[in-house]
Amino acid sequence: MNTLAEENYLKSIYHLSISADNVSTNQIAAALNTKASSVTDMLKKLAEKALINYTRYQGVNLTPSGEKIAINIIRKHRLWEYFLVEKLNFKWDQVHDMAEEMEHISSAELIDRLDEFMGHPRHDPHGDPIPDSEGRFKTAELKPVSALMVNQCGIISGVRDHTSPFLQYLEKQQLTIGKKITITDIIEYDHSVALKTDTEKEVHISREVANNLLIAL
Amino acid sequence: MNTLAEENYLKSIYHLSISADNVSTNQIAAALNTKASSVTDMLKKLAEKALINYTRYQGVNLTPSGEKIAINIIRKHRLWEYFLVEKLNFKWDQVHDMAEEMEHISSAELIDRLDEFMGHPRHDPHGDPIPDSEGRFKTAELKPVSALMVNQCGIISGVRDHTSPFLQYLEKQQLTIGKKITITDIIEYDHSVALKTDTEKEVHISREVANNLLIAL
DNA sequence: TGCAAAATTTAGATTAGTCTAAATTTTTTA
DNA sequence: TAAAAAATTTAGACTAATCTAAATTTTGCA
Ligand SMILES: [Mn+2]
Ligand SMILES: [Mn+2]
Ligand SMILES: [Mn+2]
Ligand SMILES: [Mn+2]
Repeated sequence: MNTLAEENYLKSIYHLSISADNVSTNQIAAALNTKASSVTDMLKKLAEKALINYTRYQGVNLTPSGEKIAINIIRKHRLWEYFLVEKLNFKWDQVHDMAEEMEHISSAELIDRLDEFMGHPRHDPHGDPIPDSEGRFKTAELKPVSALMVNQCGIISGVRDHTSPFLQYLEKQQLTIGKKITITDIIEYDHSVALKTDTEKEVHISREVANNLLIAL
Repeated sequence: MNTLAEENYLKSIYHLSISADNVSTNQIAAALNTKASSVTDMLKKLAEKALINYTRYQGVNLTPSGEKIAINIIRKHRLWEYFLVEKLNFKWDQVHDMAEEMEHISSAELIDRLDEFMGHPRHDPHGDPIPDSEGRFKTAELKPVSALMVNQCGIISGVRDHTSPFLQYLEKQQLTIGKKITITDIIEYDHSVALKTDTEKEVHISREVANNLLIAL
């Protein structure tokens, strides 16, 4: 099949493709913590295998078969994250690196049985959708808290920043996936936001946090 | 830490050390399906890292730190096999290759929680002991069925051959781990063995099968 | 629109792991 | 106990994935 490195590149290209239809060499290098020259080498290899469309100096995008592989890796990543949190009681900020390794376990049968064992979860611990075995999934329309008005409410359904410090901060504030919140105030001066959870807890978050916390209305 | 290849070599050396205290280059090559020259290269590398004792032309054995790593890989392998059979309902003949990949997942915390999740199983689906997180385990004294006399009985507790065809055959004959059997006859001519299970089922097995099926008395 | 800066690719190395073929050492055996 | 055979190591190559430094192409802005 594909090597671990190839799989990581395809996944990165997939994620970067969300916000632009052509992905640049430097973007990939930054995402994977490698050098642009290494990326160029790999792009040639992936293009050779018809997993990406690549024109020198013009960036890349995934072919249908490349996208299929990428989505499968993401499915495995998110199912393992769910397993680690729901079955092994890890916190949502602890599971990313482990899933980064586990997503490369190759057996399709294994992942389908894992999916079934857990009752076909629809979302991973960070609120991201888990593709089904055919690669199908739908992305909910989420807005950052910073886009809400005073008195609007919604359900915390995702995060834009997946780093540990951010996730730990949210957990401490009890701002976790599934919680209902209502905006109580927006401070003009620094765009910080005051809100309350359904347990009437009052929380005040910075503009940056509000930008990275996603809501379904 | 160690690369996947290094881990596989250490594990192989460990297994081969059971029946001889020095393991030869060719034995390792056969076990890992590589060439002797590749093995020599790796032995130099492992000796350099002080994981094995290696003298040119004289074979190798594990140092204490090499053994510790090997046992940890085996612990992970067997725990994942147990998981696959007990939680994901795989058959005992289907899990080896998957565990071969999963044993390289690095997190110690993960494997300890997996162990706990499953209730600290003592044996894998093939009857092999699962080392605890300190690497401790005890090997039961097992005998092949071929070493029993007529009318002796015992509990099926392990297999010497881990290949699918053998495991499938045993399963079909209902000769699985935990079953109690009694020898009813031993045929002089071909050393085949007749036995009955606790459900009174009569089974006749060849000398070869009797040699590879292990019993605790 | 034309140059400087930024982005990207190429050239040339390096490391890990593997291989084949040849050389060397050990073991067997006549 | 000296060949012959078997086992092992060395020599030299190859692939995958990286890197640094230099060359090339694109882009942006004066
Ligand atoms: Mn990964
Ligand atoms: Mn996630
Ligand atoms: Mn393995
Ligand atoms: Mn086993």
